[in-house]
Amino acid sequence: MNAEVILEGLNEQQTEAVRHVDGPMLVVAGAGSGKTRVITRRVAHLISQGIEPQSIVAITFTNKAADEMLARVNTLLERYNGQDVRRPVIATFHAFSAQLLRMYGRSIGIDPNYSIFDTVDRQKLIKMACGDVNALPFGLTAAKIAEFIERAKRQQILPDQIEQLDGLPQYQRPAVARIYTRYQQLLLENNGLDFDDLLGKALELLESDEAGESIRRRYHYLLIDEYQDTNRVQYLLAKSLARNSSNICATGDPDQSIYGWRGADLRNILEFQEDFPNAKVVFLEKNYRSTGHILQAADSLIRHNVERKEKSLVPVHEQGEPIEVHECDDEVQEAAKILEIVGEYRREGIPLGEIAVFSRVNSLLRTVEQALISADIPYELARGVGFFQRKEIKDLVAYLRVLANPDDQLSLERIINVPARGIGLQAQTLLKAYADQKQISLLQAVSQADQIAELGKSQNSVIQFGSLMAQLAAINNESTLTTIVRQTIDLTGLRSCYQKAAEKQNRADELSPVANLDEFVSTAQVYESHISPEEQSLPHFLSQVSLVSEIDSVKGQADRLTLLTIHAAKGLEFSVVIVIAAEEDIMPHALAMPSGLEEERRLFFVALTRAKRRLHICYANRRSTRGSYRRSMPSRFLKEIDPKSVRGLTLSTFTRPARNFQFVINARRPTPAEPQPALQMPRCPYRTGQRIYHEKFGYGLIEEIHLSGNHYTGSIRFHGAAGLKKIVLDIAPLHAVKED
DNA sequence: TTTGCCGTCCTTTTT
DNA sequence: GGACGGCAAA
Repeated sequence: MNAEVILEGLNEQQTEAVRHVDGPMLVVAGAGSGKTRVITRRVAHLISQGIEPQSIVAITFTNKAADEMLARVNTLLERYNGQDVRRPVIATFHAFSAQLLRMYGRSIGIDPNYSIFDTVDRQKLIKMACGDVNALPFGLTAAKIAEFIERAKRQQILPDQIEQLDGLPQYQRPAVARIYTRYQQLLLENNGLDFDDLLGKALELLESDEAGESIRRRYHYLLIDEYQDTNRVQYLLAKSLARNSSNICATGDPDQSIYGWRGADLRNILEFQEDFPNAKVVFLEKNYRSTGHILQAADSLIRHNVERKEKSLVPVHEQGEPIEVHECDDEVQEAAKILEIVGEYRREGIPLGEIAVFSRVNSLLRTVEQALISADIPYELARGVGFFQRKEIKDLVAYLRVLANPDDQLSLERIINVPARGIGLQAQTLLKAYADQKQISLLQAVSQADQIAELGKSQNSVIQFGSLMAQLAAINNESTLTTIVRQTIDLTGLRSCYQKAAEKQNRADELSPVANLDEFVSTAQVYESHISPEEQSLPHFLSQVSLVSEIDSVKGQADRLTLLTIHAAKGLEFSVVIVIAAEEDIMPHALAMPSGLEEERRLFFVALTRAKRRLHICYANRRSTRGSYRRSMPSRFLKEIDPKSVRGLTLSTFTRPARNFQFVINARRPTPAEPQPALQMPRCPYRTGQRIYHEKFGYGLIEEIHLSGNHYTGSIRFHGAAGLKKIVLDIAPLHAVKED
C-alpha cells in the first residue's frame, strides 16, 4: 500500500488534516483553500488505513456535492489500489436521515414506506389543518404558518411550548398551536414526513436505546462539510452520532455562513472546541483559487463584519487584474453589458462553462435569461420552477407515491381525478366521509366503491379508478423501477392526456409535458443502473426525487454559461464571475435588513470568492420591478472594498451632489366593506416636478410617481442629502412630510 | 364538472 | 407583473 498518492501535492496544513485519523478535528478552511480536496483525500486515507468504507459517513450540503465527492473518492481509490472497494456513505443530512429512517424507523413507529412532503405538500396540509381545527389566524397565510412550524421544529419546540417561539404575536399562538398539532396528526395519517421531520425523527432514532446503539456501532467516522451552516437539530444529530467514537471531523468557514435564515447556527462551528475539548484544529489559509486582487477585494469587504473570527486569505497566485465595477442605467443596459463582457472573454478563448452570472435573487436571473436567449448564447439556469416542480411530473410522482405508500392521501387526492375521469368534488367528499366512517384509508374506500351507492353517476368511474390502482399495485410488486414508471405513465392516461393538450396548443417543443414525462423515465433508468440492488425500491427512489434541489441539476457543461443565485453558487468556482444588481435593497436585500447585514455581507463575500481570475460587478441606477421603475443606489458593499483592487469605481459613485429618495404615499384604497366610495384610489396629491420641503433634507424635487398596489411610490431628488432612505409622504394633511 | 375570468396578494435566499 | 384562489357561467 502506497500512501503517497493520497498525500500528493498537499501543503503542510492540508497533510496534517488528511493524516488525522482518530478523535475530533475542526478544519477551518478559508474560501478556495482546498477544503474539498482535504475531505476527499481524508476519506481515501482512512480507507487506506484499513478502515471499513461503510463505517464512514460524509455529510455534504447538497446532493451535487455528495455526488462529486463520491466520484472523487472513487477515482482516488482506483488510483490507490486499482480495485473497487465498498463505498462510504456520502449524503446530505436529509438524505442520510431518510436512509436511517428507512432502515431503522420501525423501532420508533415509522413505516419505511413513508412519503416525504415538500414545501408545496406541506402548505396543502396546513390548509387542511386550518380547516380541521377551524382556525385561520388573521393576517397569516398557509405559507407563513408553515414557516412558523418549520422554525418551531428546528428549535425542537412542540405545539404546547409554542410560547417559546418568537416572532409570533401572542394572540395568534393558540391558533397556530392547534394547527401545528393537527398538522402533525395529518402527517401521521398520511404516513408522511416533512423535511424537518426527517432530521427530527432521525435524532429521535439515534436517541432511542436500541436503534441508536446499532447505528453508532455501524458508523465510526463522521465528516461534516459546511459545518457553519448546520442548524440545531443537525448539530445534535452529529453529536449523537459521534458520541461513542468521538471521530467527528467538521470543516467549514464562519465567513461563508449564509443560511442563518434557515436556522443555521454559527455557534456550532465557533464552539466546536468547547463541545469536543480535545479537538485538533487546523487552519487552511492559503488560497489556491483566486488572484491577489480578487482576494484583496473579498478580504477588505469581510473585515467590516464585527462578529467575526479574524482570519486571513493568503494568495498563492499573482495579483491579476483589478475587479471591475460597471455602472448601468437600467437592467436592459446591464444585460447588454453582460453580453459584452461574455463576448470579450469568448473571443479570448475562455469557454462559456468557465463564466458565471450571480444574482442575489432568482427573479433577476430571468431578465438575464431573456437577453441570453435573444443573443443566442447557451446557458444553464438553476430555475425557480425546477423539473420536479412541473405539474406533469408532480402528477406522475403522486401516482408513484400512492403506490409506494397507500396511506398518502394527499397524493391520492391530487391524482384521483387527473386526468379528468369524472370523480368530482362531490364524489371525493363522499369517499372521504365513507373512509372516515369505516376507519379505513381513502384508497381502501376507493376499492370498496361498489358498496357506496350514494356515488351515483360517479360510482362507475371510482370503480374503474380502483381497478387501475390495483393493476398498478400488481405491477409495482413484480417489475423493475423503470417498468413501473413507464406503465404508470401509460396506464393512467397521463401520457395521452398531456399529448392531447399539446396537440391542442400545437406546441411540440422539447419543454413539452410529454417530453418531461419521458425525461423522468430516463431519470429512473439512470437511478436503476447506478444504485445497488437493495436500494432499488420505489420508496428509495422517491425519496431521492424529493430531496434533489435545483442546484443539483446544474451540470456545469463546458459550453454553457451558468446563471445562479449566490446561495446556489456556494462551493463552486469559475474563471470569470459577473455579479449583477450590486444595489442597496437587493444586495443587501431590504428584507434582510437591518439585522441581517453581516450575513448579507458574507453572501457578497461568497460571491466574490467564487472567481478565479476575473470579477465583474454591475449595478443599475434604475430597475423595473413589478411593472414600474424604481431608482436604485449602488450597494454599500462596493464602498467597503479596498479601492486599490477595483476599477470603475469613482469617488462620485458615492458622493453625488443630489440624492434620490424613494417615497411612499400611504393612500389606502377603500376596502369593499366600507360603504363608500367605489373602489378607486384617491387622487395623488403630488405631481411630478413639484417642489417639496422636508425638515431634515431640505428642498427636493419629485421626479417620478406611479401607482403600485395600494400606494403611490416614486422618487424625490434632494440636494446635498447623504445616503439612501425611504420616506413616507402622508396623504393628509397635504404636504406634510415625515421620515420613515 | 369544468373552464375561464377577475381580484388579491405578494415579491429572499432552499433541504 | 405574476401566481393563485374564488366565483360565475357554460
